[in-house]
Formats: sequence, structure tokens, C-alpha cells
Amino acid sequence: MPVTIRDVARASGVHISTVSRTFSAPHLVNPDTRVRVLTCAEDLGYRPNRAARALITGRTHNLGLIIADIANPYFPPLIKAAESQARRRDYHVFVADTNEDPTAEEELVHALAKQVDGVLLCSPRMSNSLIEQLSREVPLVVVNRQVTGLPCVLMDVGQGARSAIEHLVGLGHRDIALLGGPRNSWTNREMRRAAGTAARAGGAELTVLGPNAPTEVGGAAVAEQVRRSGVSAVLAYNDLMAIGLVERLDALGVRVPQEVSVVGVDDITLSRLTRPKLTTVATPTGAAGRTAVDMLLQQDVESPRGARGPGSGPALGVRRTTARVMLQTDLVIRDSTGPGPYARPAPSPAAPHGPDPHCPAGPRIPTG
Amino acid sequence: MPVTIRDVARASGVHISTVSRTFSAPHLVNPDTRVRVLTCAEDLGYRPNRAARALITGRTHNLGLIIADIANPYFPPLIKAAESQARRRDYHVFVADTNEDPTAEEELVHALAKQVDGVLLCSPRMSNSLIEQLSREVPLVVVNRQVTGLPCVLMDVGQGARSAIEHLVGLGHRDIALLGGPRNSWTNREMRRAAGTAARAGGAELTVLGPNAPTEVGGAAVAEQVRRSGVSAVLAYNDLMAIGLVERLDALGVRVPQEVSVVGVDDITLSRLTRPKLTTVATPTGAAGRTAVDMLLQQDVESPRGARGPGSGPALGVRRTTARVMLQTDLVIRDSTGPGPYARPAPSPAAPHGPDPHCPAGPRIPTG
DNA sequence: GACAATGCTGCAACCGTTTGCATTAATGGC
DNA sequence: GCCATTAATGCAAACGGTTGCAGCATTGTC
Repeated sequence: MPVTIRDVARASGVHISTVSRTFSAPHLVNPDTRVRVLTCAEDLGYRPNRAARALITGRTHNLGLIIADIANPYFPPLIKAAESQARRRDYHVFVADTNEDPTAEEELVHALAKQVDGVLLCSPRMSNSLIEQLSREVPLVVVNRQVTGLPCVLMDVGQGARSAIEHLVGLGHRDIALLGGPRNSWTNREMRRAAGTAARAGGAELTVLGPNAPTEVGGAAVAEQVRRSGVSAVLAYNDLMAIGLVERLDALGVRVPQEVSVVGVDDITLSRLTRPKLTTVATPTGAAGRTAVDMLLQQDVESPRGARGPGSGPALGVRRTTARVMLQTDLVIRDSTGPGPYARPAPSPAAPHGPDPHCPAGPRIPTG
Repeated sequence: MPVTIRDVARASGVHISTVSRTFSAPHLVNPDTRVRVLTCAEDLGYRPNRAARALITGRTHNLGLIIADIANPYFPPLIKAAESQARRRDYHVFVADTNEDPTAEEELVHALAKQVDGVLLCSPRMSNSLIEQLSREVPLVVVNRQVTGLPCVLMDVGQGARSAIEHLVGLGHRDIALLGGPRNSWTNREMRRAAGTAARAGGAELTVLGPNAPTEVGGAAVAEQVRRSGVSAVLAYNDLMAIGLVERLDALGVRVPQEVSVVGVDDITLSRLTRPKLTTVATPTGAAGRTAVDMLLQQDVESPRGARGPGSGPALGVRRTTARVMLQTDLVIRDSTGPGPYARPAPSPAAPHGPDPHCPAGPRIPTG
């Protein structure tokens, strides 16, 4: 029933190779023939079978995008940016959700491997060694994880965490909790490391609570623990957890930011809509999506899988781009952070540490 | 570089057809041979090329899922449900986002057509006739839209809107606004129709404002208009708009629900986390995803595209399932609705209209 | 008028699988 | 000991395209 290249060839009285060329190399076919073929194709509603084409060209013009959790509002901007960037280069993006499950991740890479020209692995939860192994099956670009030998797009959450801690210390907080995220998250490790050093430098005590699920529920679940721990400020793994925490603290009668200050990470749309509006570390998710697609396509164009040309043997894998891009994060100060127990009565004009939350330049402060 | 069936055949000293059978019809090959082939395959890291297989079997074991906007938290539960249901049937789901753009929808169906066994079209924005036309290219199941001749999964937003209006009328509201959604949305039309009749029946005046973008921004944008219109209650196209509206009303100094009551639709997670918590019509998105996948697979198993068997000619398209499933919605009463200007001083024990918001059975009321 | 250059088209091999059919060897029945 | 089964494997044709190469006119040049 579906119309193939042969149907078009028959209808227009030419060989299938001429039809093929009409679409993939129009300059090689006589203008008259071309229009004849095109009209027939149009009439019959012919559309080249991309899978069949990929079989011989080795390029599907599809990209895979594997993410931990679609329900996390952190990802949609990344997805949309990746999609529009891909479309601009005449590629389509297939998104798949793994439910934060490493096994699902692996299975999905396998399933996608032959149907796409490359895969974007966002916030993967599997081990680095497995990722490296999978990268031999299909070109990979990793987002939010550093894997040696593979192109990576990272957000500087280290600087972000540091800025957040400095901000809190500057407000007079000395006892700060870090709400950890998923166990296998690179971001989580980075934040923990950076927050630790920043706290030590600022003379504050950092308590790590976690790991936790990176969701509202995960944040809400530690509210009781936060209250008992006696800290006056919290840096959460992401906005979702921060929001869940604030909500639950409120239910427990703990006021934010009067009694406890809370900082999130990501600056999802939602963080502007809750009350109090969330102070957070903005991560450039859109830029990450675009950059990742670019890196994938660049690496990919250099070495198409099905290449039969001369240099295809030894050159493969040699010119592999292994760039590592680090994107800058910004601290966005809103209403969920306020003076802590050690706050100086009046703000000094030149604060010795960290960005001054009352600085006239506006609330958006680059952390890089 | 990628290892093919030929490599495995060579390594294990058998013909490629034997290798093929080892995977797709193991009972046809000698146990000894089988283990030999399997070990070789394992050693070489062989994985069948699904695209090549699909070329001849006509089944890709992939499903496409096209949705209007990934960023809308309404969809993730649907996506996840569809994915897990598909996985249970050994299918993979590729998700694609159209940014509410009808042209992108069409293009995506074309791109997916040959790479999947069927497509789920969620809340499409294109015309019914175009959908019907596309359905000749690939099996389609439509969600949130009624298209004659095609299998559809619908949520009973009509009943939902009616319940919401009855709830508001019961609270003493007589001037109600309906915040319309996107122009080409079936849901939008249904809500408008049902809300209209319900309002008339309850002796209330219904003002329709819209169409609007179905987002927080869209909701916020009409806040001023809502205030000027003098209505005491609003039914929004979805929770996102309701939340945007509430937020903006608050900024304008209009208190919810004291001065204006607001009802949303969808019951997204977020609606429980804003203040006030949102009264809303819960839609069974997970069930919709599961059902849609089931319908697609059922229709699909009956008539694989590449079928070369006897009845493949005339039977095709005859047994097409055109079921229409209508899923029930629930009114969930929370804190964003309260007594209106015409409220009776004390709630009568037996309210003559609509569900009593204080009924002891709990806040979840089936509208079907 | 012979010859080379050029433009267009057809031929056929190939991509990685599946599958109906033929072939072969082993088994069982008589 | 012969023939009919049966089990296991190989052969080759598909699936829907792409592409290097060859063929054939046509044109231009001398």
C-alpha cells in the first residue's frame, strides 16, 4: 500500500535511480525529467523511506535524547532548545525518558543506536565505564556529567553552589544544610564538593542530608530533618526539592525566609510562581541543549558510520571530538533567602565576602 | 566498524540465515549451534539492526508520541504511562514536541511514519481533515480530539466543566468567566459548550475570554481583564493558566478566593503546591496514555504494514478499530474557590444543585 | 568528419535483515 | 535395505533506497 520509489519510477517512465537522484542530487537530472518525476511523486504522495535510506547512507538524520525524568521541569527547555537546533540542521530528535533508571538508560541507548546518528545523554545515572562502552556503539554527547574521552556539556554548578553559600554566609548564616540529590549524579558530587570548600572558607558548618529523590516529594521528606538539625539555611540540589521543602516547612510552621533561608538550583519557571519566590542558581539549560546538539553533529559529520570512502578505516575514532564545554551559572536572588542569626545589624557598604544581595545592579549575578 | 550478522556468521561458521534464526526463531536451530552462535554474538557485541529488520518485517517495534508542549506538566504523566505500557509490550516510544505548531505536527508525522508502527497524536492543533489524511500514512490514535473514523481517547472535560460551574454556582457565584485555551483545541470547544449550558441552567452569566496561550503567561495576561470584567469566579482552560492568573491577581491586590474564585483543569502536581492550593478538574492522563497505546497496538497487530500474507490486500483498512474511549474526570475541591456574592448565609444540608463542597466523603467527586 | 567533452540516464551492486524453499543428513518404519 | 519423515541448514530473493560506473546522445572543436 505505501508508495515506494518504484511506483514513482513506473509512473514517470524513468529508472528508480533517476527518481532517487531527483531527490538527493537534483542537479544531476534534466530539468524536464525532474519536474515530471516531482509531479508524479506529488500525485502519488511519495515520501522517501528514511530508514531504508539510512541503511545505505549510514545517516538517519535522527538524534536521540535520553533524559532522566521528563516530569522534571528542568528538562523541557533543554529538550526544546535541542529540538529547534536540530531542526535547523535538518535533524529530528527522539526523546526518551528513563525514570532515573540506569538499566533503562542502557537499554534505550541500544534501542536507539542504529536508528539515530547520535545520542544526547542528559544527567545519566549509569557508570562512567558503561557510558564509555556504549559510546563505541553510537556517538554520544553527555550533558551534566564528566566522562573522560567523551564530549561533555557541563553547567558550572560548582561555582553556583559556591555563590549560593557565599550569599548565605554574607546574610549571616553559619549553619547550613545541603540537600543532596540522586546518588549517581555528577552534579550532586560537584555541588557537595564546592559547597563544602565555600562553607569552610566562610567559617560556616555544612551538614549534608541525602541522597534524596530530586523531586518535590524528596524535598518535603527531609523538612522534618531540616527543622530538627537546627540549621538556618538550606541549599537544595534543585528547585523542585527546594519548593517541596518550603511547602512542607510552611506546613510545619517554619517560616521561610524568616526562620530558614532556602536556595534552589536550576531557576525553573515554577520558582518564580511559588511564594516566597525562590532564590536559586540559574543554569543555562537552553544553551546546553543547543551546544550538545552542535557537538554531536560536528563529531558526527566528520565520521559518518557507514562511510565507505578512502579514509574510513584508520581515521575513524581518531578525530573524535572530546571537547568539554563548561557553561556559566547565575545566582538569582529572590525572596526565599533573608538575614541569618549572625547578620550584622546594618549592611556594611563594602561586604568582605560574596555578592551583596542589595547591590543596585539587579539580582542576577554571574558566578563564573 | 559496527558488527553485523555476517560477522557473527563468519565467526561461528554458519550461514547468516542460521544466525538470524537463532534470534528470531530459536526452536528451528540445533541447540549446539545455537549456543555457539550466541557466544560468538556475545563476544563480538552483536546487536541486530532494528531498522534493517523493520525494512523487511514491516514492524519497527517503535511508537511515536507527538505532543503539543513538553513543558506543560500535564503531559509527563501521559508520556510516562504510555512508555511503561509500551515497554510492557516490548515497544519503545519516541516523543516529539511540536511547540503547539500545526505545521510541525504534520512534518513530524511524516518523519516518523516509516520509523514507527504507529503514532499517538496528543492534543493536536491541526485540522481534522489533515489528521484523517495523515492516518493513511501511518496508524494513528488521537488523544484529546474527536476525529470520526479514527480511534480516539477523550477525557470528559464536558462533565468536568459542568461540575466546576455547578460547584461555583452552588457557592453563590452568578458572574463567571471562562478562560479559553488554544483556538484549535477540541478540549477548549467542549469546555466552552458544557460550561455554557451549565451556567445557563444554574442561572449564571458566562463570559468567555480568549483564546489564550495555555500557559502561566497566558493566564497572567488576562488577569487585568478578569478584574475589570467584574466576575466573581473563573474557570480556566487548564491549571497552568489558573496558576498564572492567581499569581497575577495577587500582584494586582485581588485576593483568591476571597474576591475571586478560580478553578483549573488537569490537576497537575503543581496545583497542590501553590498557595492557595488550586481547585481543579482532575483528568486521568495516565490512563489516557495507557489506553492510547493499547488501542494503537491492537489496531496495529491486526494489520502490520508490510504484510505479504494472503488477506493483506482487501482486508486492510476494513477491520480498522475506530473505538472512541471517554475517560471520566473528577472535581477536586481545594482552596482557590470560596463563597460568592450570592452565597446563602448558612449552607443548607441538602444543596439543590451540584456537589456539596463540604461533603464528608472527601473532596474528590466523580463528574461522570 | 573524427574526436573529445559533456549531460543525462540506466544498470547493478550494496546496506543488514528475514523467510520461503531446496538440500542434506539423520531417523524410523516396514 | 528402501523409502518416507523429520530436523537442521544453506540459498537466494526480497525490503526501499543510494551510488559508482558505463552507455549513449548531443554538442563543440579543429
